[in-house]
Amino acid sequence: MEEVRVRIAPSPSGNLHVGTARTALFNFLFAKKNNGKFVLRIEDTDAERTSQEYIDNIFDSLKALGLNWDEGPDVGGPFGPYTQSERFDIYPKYVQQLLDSGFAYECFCTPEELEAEKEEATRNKKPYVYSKKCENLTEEEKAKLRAEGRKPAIRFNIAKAQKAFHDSSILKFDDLVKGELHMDTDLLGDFVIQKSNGAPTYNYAVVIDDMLMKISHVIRGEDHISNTYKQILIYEALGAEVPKFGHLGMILAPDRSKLSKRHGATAVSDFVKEGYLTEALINFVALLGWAPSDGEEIKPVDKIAEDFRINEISSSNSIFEYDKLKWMNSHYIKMLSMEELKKRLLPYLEKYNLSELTDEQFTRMIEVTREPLILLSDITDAVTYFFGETVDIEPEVQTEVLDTETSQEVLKEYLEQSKDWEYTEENLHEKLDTFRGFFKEKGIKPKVTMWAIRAAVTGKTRGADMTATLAILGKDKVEKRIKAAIK
RNA sequence: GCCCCCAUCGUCUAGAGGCCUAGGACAACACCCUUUCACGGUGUAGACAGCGAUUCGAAUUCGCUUGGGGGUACCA
Repeated sequence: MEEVRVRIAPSPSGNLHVGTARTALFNFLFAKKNNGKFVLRIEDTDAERTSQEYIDNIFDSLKALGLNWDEGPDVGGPFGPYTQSERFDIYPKYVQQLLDSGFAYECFCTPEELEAEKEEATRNKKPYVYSKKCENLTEEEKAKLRAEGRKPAIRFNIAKAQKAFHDSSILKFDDLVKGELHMDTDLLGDFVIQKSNGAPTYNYAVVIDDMLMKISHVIRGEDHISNTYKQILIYEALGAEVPKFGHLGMILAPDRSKLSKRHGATAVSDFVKEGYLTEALINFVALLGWAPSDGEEIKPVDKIAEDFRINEISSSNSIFEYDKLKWMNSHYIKMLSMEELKKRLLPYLEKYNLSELTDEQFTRMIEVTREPLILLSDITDAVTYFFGETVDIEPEVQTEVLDTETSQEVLKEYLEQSKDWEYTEENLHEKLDTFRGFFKEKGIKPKVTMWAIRAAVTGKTRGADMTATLAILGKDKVEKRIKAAIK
């Protein structure tokens, strides 16, 4: 069997989108599963929308997700260059071949003429298909047009190719994920393969690149289905081997529209900034359209690769639910080692003066606050009361907890009894236990007792384990805060 | 408008004619655990879009309808 070669070909007109990441993942998985090669190609034909920043973002995001490519702009490979803008000199050759074999022709129509054709079509409620009026221009006519200063675009002759290689106008192909797909090519219209300025168009350039890079399987979003027919015809006209195609359903926002910024993060780097783990993101995105055979949903990419079968991918669109991603993220955070977690949390702790804590205290603080983290960024709010001499008391905490008589009583008693307490967790655990017992006898629930202390010390009604919190803060800060809370 | 694709709980999905009174995960709700929140545990609720056809038998096959998505560029 021939070598499996797949590719991801993002166009750097924005940061790497999660949709592209998923397509990249499925390509990557397919390559892994079949011992093939995964190629990265940058499609920067549209120079105006391209920027180096986006290219870097694509590289970094793909790497962060663990989707390493075997061939690409940075690592090279036998079929380079892997950046489209550096390949411009190879496209005209095949245009010429197409021209010579009659599968393409020069088109001198102006944008205005084309516009008029389209208007005419819509006026008559007819589907627009290019009129082909330049198909049979004589050499004299062409020379005359050229003399007028017109520069021709090159169009691909759909009908000619279709007739040459197929029985009817219906073109069929067997899609790796959707099964047999078909289209009446009479409805396609002769499309431009080379613009009048000499630049190749997308549909043409992809074919040339994929052909030259020996891509065996093209796995991409279903928004490319209609392009596929055009591309197949180009391969055939060129006498090249047609690769296998597989089209994935799209990822939609919860409102079923296209996933866009207004729904939240869309670029991989946005998710990372918000505190998502790339491990969680890639795992989650794999589950959009694919299900593990053993039902184990939490699974690293290499394990997914073992289980992956392209024909088992769902052919329908799927909605990007942030809820499940969050659940998965919290799961991955729980699996992180302390060392790794601390490292990853650091960027979200920049606003604090970490020198207030010893290494030991810092570690303990993370240990007792990591449990409820859904996003890495949640740590910022979770540890706020560990820093500074005083704390901000939430208004509700003030009125509902601290202002009560019971709380005041508890706090005064705490100051009194805790005078000679040693602030180690072990000791505090014991002392607090008897302290709760002291109030329990007076008819005050342990819960209420603890709430008063928590409210005074942290300003909140919820938070990390109280014993640990007090120990980390130390006697000095605790007493200061309790005194401040007493009226 | 025309063409193409898709259709199982709110969401992601399992399901290839009898194993389906449709299974799992997230979310929701309830209870348990607990010095709080959370974690965890145990439960509850929740779907085959509709209509026809094929068949002894259909979520699974076929047709139509409806709904959703995509395409229709000298954008990629």
